[in-house]
Amino acid sequence: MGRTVDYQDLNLGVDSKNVKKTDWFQEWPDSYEKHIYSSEDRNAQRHLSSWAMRNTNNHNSRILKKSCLGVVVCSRNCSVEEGRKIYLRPAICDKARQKQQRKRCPNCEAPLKLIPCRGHGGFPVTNFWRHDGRFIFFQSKGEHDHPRPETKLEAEARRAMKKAQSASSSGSLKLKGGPETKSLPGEMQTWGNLPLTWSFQEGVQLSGSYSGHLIGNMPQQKSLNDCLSLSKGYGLGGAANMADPTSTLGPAKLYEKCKLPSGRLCSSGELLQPVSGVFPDYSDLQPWNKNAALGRNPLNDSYCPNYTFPLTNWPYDFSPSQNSAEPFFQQIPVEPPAAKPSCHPLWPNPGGDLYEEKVHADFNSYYPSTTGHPPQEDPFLLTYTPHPHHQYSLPGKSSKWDFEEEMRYMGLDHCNTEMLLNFCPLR
DNA sequence: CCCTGCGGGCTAT
DNA sequence: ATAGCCCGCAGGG
Repeated sequence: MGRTVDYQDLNLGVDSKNVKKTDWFQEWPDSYEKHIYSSEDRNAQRHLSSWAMRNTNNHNSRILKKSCLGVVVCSRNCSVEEGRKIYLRPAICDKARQKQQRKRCPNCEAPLKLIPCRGHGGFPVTNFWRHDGRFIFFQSKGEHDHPRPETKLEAEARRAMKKAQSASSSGSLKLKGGPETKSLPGEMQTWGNLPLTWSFQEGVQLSGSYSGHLIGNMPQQKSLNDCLSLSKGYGLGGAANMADPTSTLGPAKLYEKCKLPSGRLCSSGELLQPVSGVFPDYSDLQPWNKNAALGRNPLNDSYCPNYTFPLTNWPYDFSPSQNSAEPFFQQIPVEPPAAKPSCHPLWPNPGGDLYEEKVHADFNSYYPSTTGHPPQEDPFLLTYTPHPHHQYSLPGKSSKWDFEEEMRYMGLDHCNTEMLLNFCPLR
């Protein structure tokens, strides 16, 4: 072990023995966030992120470091319907990425362009992962200065769709779009056919996972689906064609048969959305500018307006028997997660469960999106106002999280348990 | 084919 | 010492 990387920092100043609460998995960590996840959190185990993060050698086997690859955009900055832009996920593998960059924009056939991430002092945003007993410590450094790419699932689904399309390319249904905008009859829809102006409710009904991304792929708007899984077998959107059939996890199985109101299974393809809200090229605009525009300080602000729970002021109190979330949680059918050993050879998985950790482990992978409220003053949000009637003020680090408000909002508007159960019937 | 993690090695500050 | 990056390798899906 030669070099060390911010080990103290990654310790988060918290003795793992003193960790009382764990955080919900954050799919789009941004800014300078620190989180503690349960070691049973599958997403955390896999060090997932919806940002395209590649492994970076930090010469410290105890700390996994990843750096952001940015986002692939159309060099012509073309727009699809309603002004939405193409934001592809950079391939993680170097070779694959080079290959990817030789491809053409799926919308206009123009060359693709990789916008590198320079959100950390001109360098890519870095994420650090460290396993310690029953917890997984996470820290991100820097603030992404580029749009969000597709999620991993979306990118995988798009590849699958493309592959399937090429396999049946003799089939006729062709679009005027490029090679990646083909349609499969039945399950798959083309990007162009996708709903471009989903309301949040629509998103939730169709997919708890992707709805957040669809409307959340905007600058400064934290993901709506931060609590949702990125891994196979978890995400509703990917469940239909990418679920791990061997998974023994209850929640995953629960979602495998999630159906759309139409009765057919959700497919990733129809939930795919390469682009979303208007996102003008602001590559010139640095994070600090953005934050200035938002009245935020990137160095000390770790606001998470759409998080279900406060994430940065841990350990925080969350008494399941007292807060308003309980009915919601209790109504969700839960199977205990299979006790799986750590997937990381170096970081053993401990035993034991705290109640809140169980809740976490059970729900964080398919928990419906809560809220994602772009601050109205966000100069980049030109078209999207999901809930103009419900605006959050940005909770600063010292501001108190309005948990009740959050849960009320969830209950009334989005995370209606009944709805969830309707769409995800128990077997 | 691609993702992911590991680790050697190089370079810069 | 810290940090960024390149490369190849291996395991896995």
